[in-house]
Amino acid sequence: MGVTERRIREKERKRSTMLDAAESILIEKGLDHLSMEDVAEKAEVSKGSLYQYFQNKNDLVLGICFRATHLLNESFKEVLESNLSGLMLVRELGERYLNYVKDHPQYYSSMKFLDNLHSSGVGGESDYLELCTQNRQEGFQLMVEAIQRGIDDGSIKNDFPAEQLALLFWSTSHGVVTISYMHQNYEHFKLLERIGMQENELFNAYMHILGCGIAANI
Amino acid sequence: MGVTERRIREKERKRSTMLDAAESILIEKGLDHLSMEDVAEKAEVSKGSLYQYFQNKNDLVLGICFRATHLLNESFKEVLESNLSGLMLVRELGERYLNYVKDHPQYYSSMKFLDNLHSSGVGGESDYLELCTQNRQEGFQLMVEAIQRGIDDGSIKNDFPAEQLALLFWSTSHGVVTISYMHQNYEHFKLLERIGMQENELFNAYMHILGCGIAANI
DNA sequence: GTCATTTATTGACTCGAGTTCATTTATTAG
DNA sequence: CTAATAAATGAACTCGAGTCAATAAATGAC
Repeated sequence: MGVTERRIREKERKRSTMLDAAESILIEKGLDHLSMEDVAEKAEVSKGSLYQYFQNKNDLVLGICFRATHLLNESFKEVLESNLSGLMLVRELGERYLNYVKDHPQYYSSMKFLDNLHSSGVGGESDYLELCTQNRQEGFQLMVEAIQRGIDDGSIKNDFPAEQLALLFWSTSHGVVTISYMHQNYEHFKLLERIGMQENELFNAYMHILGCGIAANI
Repeated sequence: MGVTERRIREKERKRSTMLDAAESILIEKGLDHLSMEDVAEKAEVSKGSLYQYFQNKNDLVLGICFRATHLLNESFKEVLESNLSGLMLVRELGERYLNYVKDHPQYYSSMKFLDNLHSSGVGGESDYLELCTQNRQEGFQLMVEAIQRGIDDGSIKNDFPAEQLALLFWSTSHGVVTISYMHQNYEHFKLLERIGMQENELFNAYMHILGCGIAANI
């Protein structure tokens, strides 16, 4: 009876342990220096065992990415539970995104990894890929919802459909967040310093410009 | 006498040949499948010879990236030669950026590679890194100039310094361009289709929003 | 409890690709 | 023509991803 169920649970637990190990290596050494060997050692299993739980290294990294996207979505969901105006929700989402990158740079690096994955099929099978994509889409939907609320409550202009505004918000905030990430994690990225701008200034300016563009004129 | 000069020229010519080979492999197979072996074969030299001209693979890729950033800057410079208003210059720069990604996706991938380079020092020495960074900065300065002209000619608001607006324009357009790149090059990226948006619609919406944010109110 | 069968684990091995280096070849200078 | 310097070569090394035959553990039937 419950034997196969227990097997599955057991397997899931082990997979989770391995992901924990992978995460700690990721935090310790960064994505470029994450090796299957190190993960196996950290998880106290053999390298071969890893491959019973993850189809390949991509799959393992996407396993982390799944957690990463999930965590970000959780943060977004919290925002949507508030009673702020739609416009303020959007601002809050942006702020969450920015804080997320600051607090979990390695998670964010796993999301960049997902972004850079070319071939879903060619040699790179991964069950987690689909799950990550779903999470992504869910996150996007949360943005759509925030904007839709803004359109409904009159705080956001309705000259574009909510989905399109969401895509715009998604992509532009992605760009801003990327710059912020580079500023924080690459020593050689000196652009902000060079023009004498603080990170929060960048964010505020972004929100100001975006606000001018999407806020309903009173 | 001119013997060392000729040597240097000769060396530069060979380096260029190798970069040509690398580029053609890049276009053929993409960045992830670019191997030193293939490049060596294409350039009709031995693998070891490559390493006399490039410090490592990173260096080679950044050599391509140097060309890539240079080409983009050339396109930007053309824009700045026109007599359009500053605001229109900005729009034109954005359009150039977008077209660039469409026309030279592999060049763009080398720029993404640059963006993802963590450690300038650790094990990743490259003379081209500095050159690429310079090109980047030059490109940024061109944006600053366009915006400054807009502030001067009254087409762009002056509530932020030109450098800050340029950074904002840089980062947000970076985000939009990234989405556009993914849409064009990753079969599994279906976001645009899903919300029924064309690429040019995305761009126009972006410019509209940005315009609302930075254009001087008449 | 024992044994057969299925499942999980292991680590030695393969394989590909980046990098190095001793050797060979070509070029220059005297 | 010869010594010295520079360039080119490809075999050898390294490192890490992925494989697999052998081993161990767990399960279920009797």
